[in-house]
Amino acid sequence: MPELPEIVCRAREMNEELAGRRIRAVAVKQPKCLNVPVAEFARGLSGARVRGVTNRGKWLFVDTSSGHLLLNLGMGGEILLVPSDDLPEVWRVRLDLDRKQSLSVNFWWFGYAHYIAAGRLDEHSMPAALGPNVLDVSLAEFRRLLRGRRGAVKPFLLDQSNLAGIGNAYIHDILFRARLHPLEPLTSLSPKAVRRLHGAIAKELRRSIAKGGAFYEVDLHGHPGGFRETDLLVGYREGKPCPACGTPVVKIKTGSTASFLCPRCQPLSG
DNA sequence: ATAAGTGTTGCGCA
DNA sequence: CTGCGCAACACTTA
Repeated sequence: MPELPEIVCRAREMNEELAGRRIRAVAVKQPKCLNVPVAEFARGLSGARVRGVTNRGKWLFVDTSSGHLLLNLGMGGEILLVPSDDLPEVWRVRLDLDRKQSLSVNFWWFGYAHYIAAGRLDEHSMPAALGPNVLDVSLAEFRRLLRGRRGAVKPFLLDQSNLAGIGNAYIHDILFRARLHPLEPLTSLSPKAVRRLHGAIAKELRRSIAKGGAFYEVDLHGHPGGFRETDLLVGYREGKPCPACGTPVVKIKTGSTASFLCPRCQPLSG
């Protein structure tokens, strides 16, 4: 469930709290989420100093003096900065820092914690496959990305190799704001519709970032975000009236994901 | 009490 | 290129 807004907020907090600090030791409870053996992971990060934390799409990049730690929370999880002697009950990966604090990383279903040696970032396949950060894409670049592409609008937006950052929670309201059906073919999007879509993406994601991300995710200190259920327009509001026209919101299957939409405001033009 | 739904990603296959 | 189904593990809701 963490998507771009939550990850942007987490990157900001981590950058503020962790930059300049020393990683004294590393512990791993779920080796499956690593890209390298535990020993190599621990050897790479132990003793390193954190330089800064950024994000690309839903991936967090922790840059240190001896390589990179890439985190992806998958379908939800928490990154908590806690006293080393008061750890949460469950965690998958733990970084013990200076000042008797630890960074506890947990995810509910799956997630990734990858270590990449300094200077080897380009060789790593996962971030290399990411498209540009969705909030950095200008309208002109957005048009260029869409040019010649086939398929429907929703799968295109969810594909992280096209644009990095949009997930299945925010996409409902993005498409509603753009007045587009999730299954609208890309080839039938008018220039106006493309402009609306580009604007809707920025508006929706920035709105949540400004509120600290979604209420169901927490910050480094365990406090939930301020983007609440009542901030949703049609997403997860099956049967409730569309905020624009009052028509009941419907939930439909779109491939392997569900979509919420207003059948009147978001007709399929084909 | 059992089962389904839910988010993300990468993979293999048509 | 595109679309599909699948697998990974935990927790909530019908």
